[in-house]
Amino acid sequence: MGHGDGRGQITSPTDADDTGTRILHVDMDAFYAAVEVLDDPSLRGLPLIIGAPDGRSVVSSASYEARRYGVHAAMPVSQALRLCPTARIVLPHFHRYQEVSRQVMAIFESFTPLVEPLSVDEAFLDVQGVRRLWGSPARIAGLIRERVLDEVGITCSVGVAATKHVAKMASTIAKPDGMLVVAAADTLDFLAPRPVRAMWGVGPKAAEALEARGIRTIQNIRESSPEMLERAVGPALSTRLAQLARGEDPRTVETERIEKSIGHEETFDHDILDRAFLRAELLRLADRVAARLRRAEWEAGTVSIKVRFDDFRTLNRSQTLSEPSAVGQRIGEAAQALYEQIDRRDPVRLLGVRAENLRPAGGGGLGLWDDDEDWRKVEGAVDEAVARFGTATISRARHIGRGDGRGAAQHPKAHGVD
DNA sequence: TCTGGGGTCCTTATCCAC
DNA sequence: TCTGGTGGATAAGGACCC
Repeated sequence: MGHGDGRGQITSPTDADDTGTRILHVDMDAFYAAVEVLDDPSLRGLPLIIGAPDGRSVVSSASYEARRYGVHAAMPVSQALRLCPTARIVLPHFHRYQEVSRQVMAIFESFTPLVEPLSVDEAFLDVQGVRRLWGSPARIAGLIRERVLDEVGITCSVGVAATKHVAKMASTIAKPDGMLVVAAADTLDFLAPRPVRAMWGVGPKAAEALEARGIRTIQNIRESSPEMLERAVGPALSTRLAQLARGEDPRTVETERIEKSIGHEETFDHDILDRAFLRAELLRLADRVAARLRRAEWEAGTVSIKVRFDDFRTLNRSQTLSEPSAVGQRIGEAAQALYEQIDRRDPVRLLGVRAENLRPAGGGGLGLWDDDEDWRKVEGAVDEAVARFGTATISRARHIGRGDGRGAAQHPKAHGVD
């Protein structure tokens, strides 16, 4: 509907003109709230806020009933409650959302193998190659909406278009429980009157910079000189926006995505000055990051920390490791060393640790530690000991016994574990 | 009125090698 | 030996997305 409150509804007929389209963007409606209603039908029809009731949390999702009061995602819960005092606060159940997400994605994949999940609740589908099997893109969109409702019990909205960008914009307009088909020939007319803020990639800052120059609609972007656009939003974004405004979007549906970083961060209930506590927190966050790295069989080439102070000033510091690592202690030490470099006089509101520059585990370029089960067991024991006692000691000498004559070596990951 | 947590990508600055 | 340009790597900050 485009109003965000669920009152309007757009549903193109499944025999709408979909000439030249191939991309579907499917987006679950108020997904977290919908899953909560699914699991507790007594919540249906109530204004729901998915989030924690404590002082500093924000709304993860809100039911359409709550959105009518102006509540939206990312709004502080305290503010949401002022807008809608009768709202029910429901703690999020992320594992459950993942589970339902898998169900929904499986339905998508039963139509086409070309599915690109964007997040837990939305995906792009390329249906070009399966039209003979299922019919036109608009018909497939209708079938998907039916099956998601029948088999999962929640509603979704679908945009059907020639490109990702237009499909995404169309699904947003169709929300909730709608679908909008934009035939290829209608693309420019569809885009022209829409505000720049509706474009994917234009947030508050870029919108402000464009509007300050009188560029308010996508049509205005099309009419602007490249120089003017570049002055407003920089070379990369201006090039992209000019292209999208012309209806051009060469991005294809990508089924594989490689993680570029893994991180954890935490906002404290109250601001913290205690350095010993903060150092311990860094270690704890590093352990969680390291555990996820190992599970994914990655190693971090770079460790970065994020520190947000009580006044919301935020610093990032990063450091490339001498050897890539997925050991909590090593990442934790790097994080602590970075923390030591910054001015620590102000109270800290948030602390984060992130692993970047990821590479496959197993000794990087050396290739010495591939599928080394024994070493993984050692690492596991070390991590467990660190978790339990705060430290661990292990013997470092070991033999690389792969019959390649490279002899004994120390595992670089062992360094610093004591 | 007070701003989460998980990410990606872009811009700018700096250093270093050639 | 000095100087300048260029390009890659690294680091920091910020906008944006869900």
